[in-house]
Amino acid sequence: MKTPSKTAAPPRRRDAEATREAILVSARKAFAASGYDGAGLREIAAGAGVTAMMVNRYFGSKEHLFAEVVEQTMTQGSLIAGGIMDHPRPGHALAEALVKMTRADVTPVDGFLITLHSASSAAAADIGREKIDAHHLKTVTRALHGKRQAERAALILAVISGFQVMRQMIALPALANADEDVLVRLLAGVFDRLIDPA
Amino acid sequence: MKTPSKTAAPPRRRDAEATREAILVSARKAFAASGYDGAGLREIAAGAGVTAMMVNRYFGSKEHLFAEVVEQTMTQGSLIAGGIMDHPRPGHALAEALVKMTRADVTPVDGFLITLHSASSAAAADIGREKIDAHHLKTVTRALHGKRQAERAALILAVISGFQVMRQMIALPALANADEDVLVRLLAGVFDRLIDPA
DNA sequence: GGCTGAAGTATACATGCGTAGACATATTTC
DNA sequence: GAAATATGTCTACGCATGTATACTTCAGCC
Repeated sequence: MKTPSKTAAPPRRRDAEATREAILVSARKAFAASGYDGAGLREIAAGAGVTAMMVNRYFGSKEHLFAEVVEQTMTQGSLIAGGIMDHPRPGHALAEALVKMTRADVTPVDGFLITLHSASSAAAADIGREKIDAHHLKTVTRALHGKRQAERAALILAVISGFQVMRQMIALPALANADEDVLVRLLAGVFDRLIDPA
Repeated sequence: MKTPSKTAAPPRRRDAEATREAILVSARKAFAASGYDGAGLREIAAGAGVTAMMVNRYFGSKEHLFAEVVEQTMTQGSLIAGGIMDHPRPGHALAEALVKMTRADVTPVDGFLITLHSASSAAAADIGREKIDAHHLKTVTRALHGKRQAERAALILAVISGFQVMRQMIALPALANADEDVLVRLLAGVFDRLIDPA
């Protein structure tokens, strides 16, 4: 018999698609936790149970991998991606979802936050800007009425990002430990003001 | 005669205080531009006209240098540091100053943005949280009246940081190229809502 | 049932980082 | 003027990074 013990970690049969997916998952976690520069290829590869070279074999380069991770996390599983702007009270719904997703014990894997966490790198900032512009900004703008839609949508995204940064990245106690209902109420007021500037 | 030409760059007489200040200035620029991890000690030192070792000689380590830079930029020359919250229309004043200081051609040296740009590093995030908590949050909270002052102050900081991130770091076109008056009006509305939640 | 191409590994290289210790030079003080 | 000290430089170490080349091993097909 080969490798009699240690059956706890079956090395996974060779499967290109599964490996590719495993790398993407590991990369998403690593980028969210450490940012573009902070996450190393070896660390990402280890999380997927492969060697660092596999990452470049599948994705060409770290930069391409990052672009694909951001693309994927912005089109699925993101705060904005769902039809949250179609809610009857979009401001309140947005505030509630935002507060929930930024809890301290929640692993932050939002595409938005990954971009913010990586924005110190010029290459990562470029990718993030492009993806935000292509996905989130369009989604939010479409749900607005009246004048200055582009600016209002961008400000909504700015408020979301600022809240995420302060509550999760910086972990400012006043936000991280605050009563969630209070935060939802205050945030909803801000969002309402930008959604319906009456 | 020694080094007859090349008098263009006088090596500056040995002066501990001036050198220390030059390092701080260079470090502030470098951290603002590249974040904590992205800025190298050799780059910072070169900007101050000295060797990398001088940095550690004066500040002990990169981490200590960063802490001192953040401390300095938060207590002087920052958006919040001035008495802007004592303005008769603090929301509008805040919005106007924020929009002006985040212009594309302005070198971002705000203490806030330095922290945001460096927040992917755990050590830098710790330092930033402590400084924000000690300086900015207190300043803003003191200017508020009514209930939930801590949460409202934190949200004001969150909006400021989100705007800075989106307009300067990510350089989202919808914000970077927007008409400034429009931005000021919209932002002032948001700030007013948090300053005076009537 | 052996072979062929895909899937994965091993090793290495060039570079940059923060930091350390030994050394050189200018400034100040007696 | 000379000794003492503060100021600054040089060289180097250990480590980590992203990536390239050469090699090995498994999976599926005839």
